Amino acid sequence: MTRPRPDADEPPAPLVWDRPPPARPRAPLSREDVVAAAIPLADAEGLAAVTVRRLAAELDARPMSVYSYARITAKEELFDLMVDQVCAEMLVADPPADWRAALRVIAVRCWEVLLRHPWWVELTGQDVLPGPNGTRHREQVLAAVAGLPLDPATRRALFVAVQAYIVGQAVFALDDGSRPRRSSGEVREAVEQFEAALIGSGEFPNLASTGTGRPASREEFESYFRRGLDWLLHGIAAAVD
Amino acid sequence: MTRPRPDADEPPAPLVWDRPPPARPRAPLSREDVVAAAIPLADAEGLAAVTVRRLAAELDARPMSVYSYARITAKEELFDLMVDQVCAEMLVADPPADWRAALRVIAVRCWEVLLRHPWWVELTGQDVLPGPNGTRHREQVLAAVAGLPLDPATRRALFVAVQAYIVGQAVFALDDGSRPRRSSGEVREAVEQFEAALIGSGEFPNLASTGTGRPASREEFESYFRRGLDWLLHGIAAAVD
DNA sequence: ACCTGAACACCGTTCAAGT
DNA sequence: ACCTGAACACCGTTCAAGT
Repeated sequence: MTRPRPDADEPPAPLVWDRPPPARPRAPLSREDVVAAAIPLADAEGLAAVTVRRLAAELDARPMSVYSYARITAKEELFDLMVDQVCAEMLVADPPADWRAALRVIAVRCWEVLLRHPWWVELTGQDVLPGPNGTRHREQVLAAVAGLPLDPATRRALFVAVQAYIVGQAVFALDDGSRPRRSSGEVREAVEQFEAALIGSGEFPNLASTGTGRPASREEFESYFRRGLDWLLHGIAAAVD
Repeated sequence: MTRPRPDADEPPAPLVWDRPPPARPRAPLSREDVVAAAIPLADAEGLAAVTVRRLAAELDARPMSVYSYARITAKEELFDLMVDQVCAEMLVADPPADWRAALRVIAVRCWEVLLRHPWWVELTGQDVLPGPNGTRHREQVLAAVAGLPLDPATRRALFVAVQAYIVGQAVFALDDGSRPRRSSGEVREAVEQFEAALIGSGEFPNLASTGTGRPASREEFESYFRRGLDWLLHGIAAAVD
């Protein structure tokens, strides 16, 4: 990704033939270029790796150029752009007409998208401003239940409940041992020993018999997600009819 | 909170009477002292305000003393301690015997606690290691449904669904305009105009008729929280019986 | 052994100077 | 007008030196 750049500290070669011709001034990068570099960086190395300087290196540019190319006035605006770009991935092409089926398809899509971009949840909990794709996603959720005869408050409650459930499940699913700290073998082992000692103390009979609730696998967690979603949709259906 | 400290750069006063007597070396602060200073700081000014240097100033100590007093090896361990301390607030004294009533009481308590400590959700989405109070809270949730005849997988699915719902609702409830960016009048106004323009475009008929789903008040959001919780519990009850 | 001052390698952003 | 180099005011943490 990063192209080599002649070191400015090196003295120029004595022969002109050994010196690279002056680079044609590159067309300035677009906002999309910047966001497209930031998202895989965050996916692969976490949000903390997305620094202005690192992103600039990734784009073979200078730190302050990130600001001018993306036309952001602060780093948090880059995060706004990243979050909204991911919201575009949540849009479902042809949601089914049945409201429960539609909500199920949208929710599972969100689930998949959020697992691809773990940092999204981190940012949503913070101070992100809504953008056009996030708005389209919200419209799609509301469109799924547009046919139900609900008073406005109930419709909003339904909307918030489903969205909250999805985001909450993503929070839990992401805590699966792949995060930086838990992926250190030493830490993982210490956590397991600590929990084993707590459970062995007898103070936690229910955790002892049920387990700590941390998923054994992504499949296991996806099945929890789907089952809980069905419970929620069932409860909504019972209230609506 | 911060006691005045003589400026080390000032030359000592010429008369001994004008010089403060040497401070008796203070008893070292405890880990609890550090955490008890960090939590209200995070509550009041956000997680970003919790820097090692700021916390040291708050405790009238030197930056590196924070590490030795709290016996942490990295700042993230301070966050582990803060998260676990808040988990203690989630414990309910005498949960009712009925599983739905118990889950309702615990969930509402969590809701209240999370709104008091907005940064908790931020951290949980990240890389926090579980501590003793978090374990006690999980045990309490499992104890509430201990009487239900469930296979282990269903029990875990129930547990995760309820916990996820609570955390997800907290994420939404926190996005209520009190966060730093939205509380700037200029930004708030710009966001409202931006959304009004989107809705006015006609591309979002359902958002136009239902609203953006952002809460008008905390009461409104609490009612959404309770209604969604009842839907979820109703769906669980239907599956269990 | 426990505690900490100074230094280090970062960070986001300001601002003046380039083009 | 747009872009950017250098500087500034931070940050978490290392490490050697204190007690």
